Amino acid sequence: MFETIQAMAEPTRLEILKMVRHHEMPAGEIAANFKGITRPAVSQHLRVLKDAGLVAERRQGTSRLYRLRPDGFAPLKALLEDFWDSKLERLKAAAEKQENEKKIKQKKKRGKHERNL
Amino acid sequence: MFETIQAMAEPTRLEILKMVRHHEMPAGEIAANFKGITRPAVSQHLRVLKDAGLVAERRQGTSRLYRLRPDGFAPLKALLEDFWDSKLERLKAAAEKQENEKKIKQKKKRGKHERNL
DNA sequence: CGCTAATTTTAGTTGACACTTACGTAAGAA
DNA sequence: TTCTTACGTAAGTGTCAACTAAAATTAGCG
Repeated sequence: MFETIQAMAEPTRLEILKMVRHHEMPAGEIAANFKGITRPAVSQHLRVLKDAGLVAERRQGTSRLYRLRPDGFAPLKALLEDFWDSKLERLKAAAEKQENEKKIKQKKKRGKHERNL
Repeated sequence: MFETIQAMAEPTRLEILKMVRHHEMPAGEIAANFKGITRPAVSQHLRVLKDAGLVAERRQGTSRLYRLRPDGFAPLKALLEDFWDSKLERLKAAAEKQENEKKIKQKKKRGKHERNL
């Protein structure tokens, strides 16, 4: 899964991923969309993405078509959702804590007004 | 959002994120969990994570406590879900294509002339 | 105040990786 | 077959970021 993050952690490669998100594209056309970067460089990036399982390659004549492979993102997606859950955990814990404090306050000062922040 | 991916794209930093997922931890304790890596190195990693908005820092006496900041992952989470959607898109497109081919076959059997695309 | 503990910051070194140029390969047209 | 198109691969280079050691910061204690 580290390979996934590593592969995404490069501007050019992330751009490539966005390019092939909807339709498959020949390597040459992908490279043509970058200015100030050569075709071999793009080819090397494509290799990294392919090795990481984030894109699939299909040959057609002399050209190679690349497309996104969404399944490759599943492990990272799972990790992120795991991190995200800790937000809910904390919210829940905070709510319970407040609930307890409320009860304590009620016991301490019965009959008085109270407000929460 | 690059900053997010960049920050995660390092083994030590990802470990730190997992460590502070549930409870906040002082920098020293975090560093102690790594062997073969010095305290300053961990401190620098913490800075990267903090700058990326992935952890929060709280001072208590001479020590600093770090905790996960789940909100920092939201943009990356959104991007991944966007990529993930293209899987469903393709499944849907494939299903519709198959549906069309079915109909074409039926029409061919009955009459003739049919146009595609 | 000076002393200690916890941690960051600075300075400088080194290894990884993104890049380019040049070459190699595979498929189709002439 | 040779030529051309569309690529990938090899080798060499420069930059950047992760690391260590040493100095600076910040808070608490006597």
